[in-house]
Amino acid sequence: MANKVTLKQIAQEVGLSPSSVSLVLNNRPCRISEENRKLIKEVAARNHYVPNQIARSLVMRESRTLGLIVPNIESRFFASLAGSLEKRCREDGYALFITSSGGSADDDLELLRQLVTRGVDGVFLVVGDEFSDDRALREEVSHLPIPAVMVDRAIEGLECDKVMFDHEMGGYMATRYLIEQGHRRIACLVNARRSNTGRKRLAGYERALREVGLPIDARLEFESEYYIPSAYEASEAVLATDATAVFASSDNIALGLLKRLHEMGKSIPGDISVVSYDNSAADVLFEPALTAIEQDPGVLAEHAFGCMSKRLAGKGGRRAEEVVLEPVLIVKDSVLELTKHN
Amino acid sequence: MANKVTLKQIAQEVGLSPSSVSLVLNNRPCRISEENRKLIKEVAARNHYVPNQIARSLVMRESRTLGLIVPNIESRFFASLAGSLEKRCREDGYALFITSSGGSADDDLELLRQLVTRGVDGVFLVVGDEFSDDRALREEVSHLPIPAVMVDRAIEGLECDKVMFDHEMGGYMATRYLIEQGHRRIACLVNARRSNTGRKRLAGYERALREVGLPIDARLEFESEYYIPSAYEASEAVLATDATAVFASSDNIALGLLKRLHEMGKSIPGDISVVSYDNSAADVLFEPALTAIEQDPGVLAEHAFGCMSKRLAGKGGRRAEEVVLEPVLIVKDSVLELTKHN
DNA sequence: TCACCTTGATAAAACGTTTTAGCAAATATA
DNA sequence: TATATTTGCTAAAACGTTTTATCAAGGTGA
Repeated sequence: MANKVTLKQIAQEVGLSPSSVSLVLNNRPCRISEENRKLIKEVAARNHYVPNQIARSLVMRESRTLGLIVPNIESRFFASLAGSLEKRCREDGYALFITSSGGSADDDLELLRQLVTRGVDGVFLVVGDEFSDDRALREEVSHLPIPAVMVDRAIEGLECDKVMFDHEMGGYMATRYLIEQGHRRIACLVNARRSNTGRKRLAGYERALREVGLPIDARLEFESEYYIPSAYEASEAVLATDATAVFASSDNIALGLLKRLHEMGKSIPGDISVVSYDNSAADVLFEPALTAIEQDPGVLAEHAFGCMSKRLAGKGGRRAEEVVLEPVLIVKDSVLELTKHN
Repeated sequence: MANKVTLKQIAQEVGLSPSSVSLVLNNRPCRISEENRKLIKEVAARNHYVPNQIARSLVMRESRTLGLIVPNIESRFFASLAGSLEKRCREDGYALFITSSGGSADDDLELLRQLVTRGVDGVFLVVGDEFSDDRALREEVSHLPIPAVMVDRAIEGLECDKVMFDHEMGGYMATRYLIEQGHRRIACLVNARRSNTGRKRLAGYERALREVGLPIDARLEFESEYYIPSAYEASEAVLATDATAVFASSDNIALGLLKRLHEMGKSIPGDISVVSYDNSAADVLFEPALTAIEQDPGVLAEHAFGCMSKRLAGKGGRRAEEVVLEPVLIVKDSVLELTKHN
């Protein structure tokens, strides 16, 4: 392990002061002779000098580092979001600290503190979905010494930039599409108990039904966590209904459902139609390919970075910005068109 | 946005010196009266004082932060590795800087420099798989001022701690299993051109064939990148052979293959058997469930952290440690047992 | 009273940078 | 020649901590 070489050492070797070396290496406008400039650069290169960002951050009061907290990096959607966001950050010379919390507000808080204390210039937060006690987190976010952008979901009632897809609209679009295909008995399988996004998707589902005068039947609304096994468990009850279609509020939920369907020897869309959400597993082979509401994580990342960028530049008004993106319906093969029936 | 509160400010408010405050807040053995201790803690709490890690790192010369470079955080396997590793690091009070390079040696190098410069105490590297020009990277790694642990794969010939699964053994196990199930014409679809791991898996495949006296037939060895579309492209040629089974050297490759098979109306394992690799998509519904060589990312993470931990503690010998883990064959439904045939 | 300890606390240096004000020498201007 | 300007460079403060050596005051024992 080589030793780290410092400005001072370079200065020593060149026979000039640290100030001069710093000035030259940072291309600051200053009056150092051409020959000394060259010398400094050469010596720095020869010694593999790399400035110590820690020291630099301390004095510059910025680290050109941003932080991201996601509930679970192992989820495809968040991984993809993290990937896109990191790429985008790097384009602007920012490094991105990706962290994964496990989803509890306590962990979120802990991570947030870690990030702040490590001097990130701003944080992207994908938090506030689970209904754990988030008072401390809320408190912390509202007193943050750095800009924060909430992505994909939000802690309700917090004045903070937000970038997210319209989950209610997504639920509406999915259900509306099923209705248009002739379905009348439409079940849904959503994470409404523990997830704000799930609640909103459910609300969209109900709006679509109401809009065309279909009854909202509690017996058709089923609850599932965002994991495949949870949906798998919940699916049996779904299949016991007379529904001809199901709105599954996430890909994982759809996958759990599919698994169960498959085991029961039911076919999609022959026996039952399915609209899924996220479409983050789009390139994976599903049998059949899933019609789904798509939310492109890249778009989310782009807008989130945009907000952050403005804040960092000191632009961006006093009031929080709120970006709402429209999801897209991707039609594939999991929905059967019903010819007038029921 | 609240202002950051410093040690000095706390000291001011308490009416003591910064040294005293620091000493107390860090529970250093020192002689400060009980009442002042209490006072300091109270004031610090009231003001939400959080020590500035940047400043702290500068003087302590450690940041309790580690770095991770993966080729692609959007891949399930790496996401899972990153998740496990982060959890493990946090248990020991380390934060983990997760970065995703895109896979080129240049990007790896850039990220590595960023991490070092930002003062991480050590780095986990998942690099060296693609055959881009890695001389600069190699150079950098060998002169690193901090410990590095190469995970899952390695830059060949570099004296550095390594933790990885035995890829050759994996290839061998997969092929051996197919042979035991009665297959004789076994194709493989591997990323040997651009990936060391792919090469090793291929070597294992060949060893298994040799061992039982089966011919190594170049016409049965196919090349694919680690992406679904690449495998999808390559699959047509595979299916044009007389192979009764295919060893796919990653889940993504298997998925591309499946997609093609499906489109061609071929069934698995009826028409052709498949053994996949990673099993990282284990919980997803595949039709049928894939028999695969599994490498648990959690195990990888655990050992990698172990190595790092030793280095950080100054233990760990002069020589690099090399941990080789055995993958496991998970039998599911994608292989047909052939009764004496051919 | 003197010497010595103990207690409570602090001053100051250090970490590796950036940045600003200013100095000395060389050169230009009058 | 005297003055002003330019050129080349640096000293020193600052960032927010940690840590060590030291200090003053009060107490103890002889």
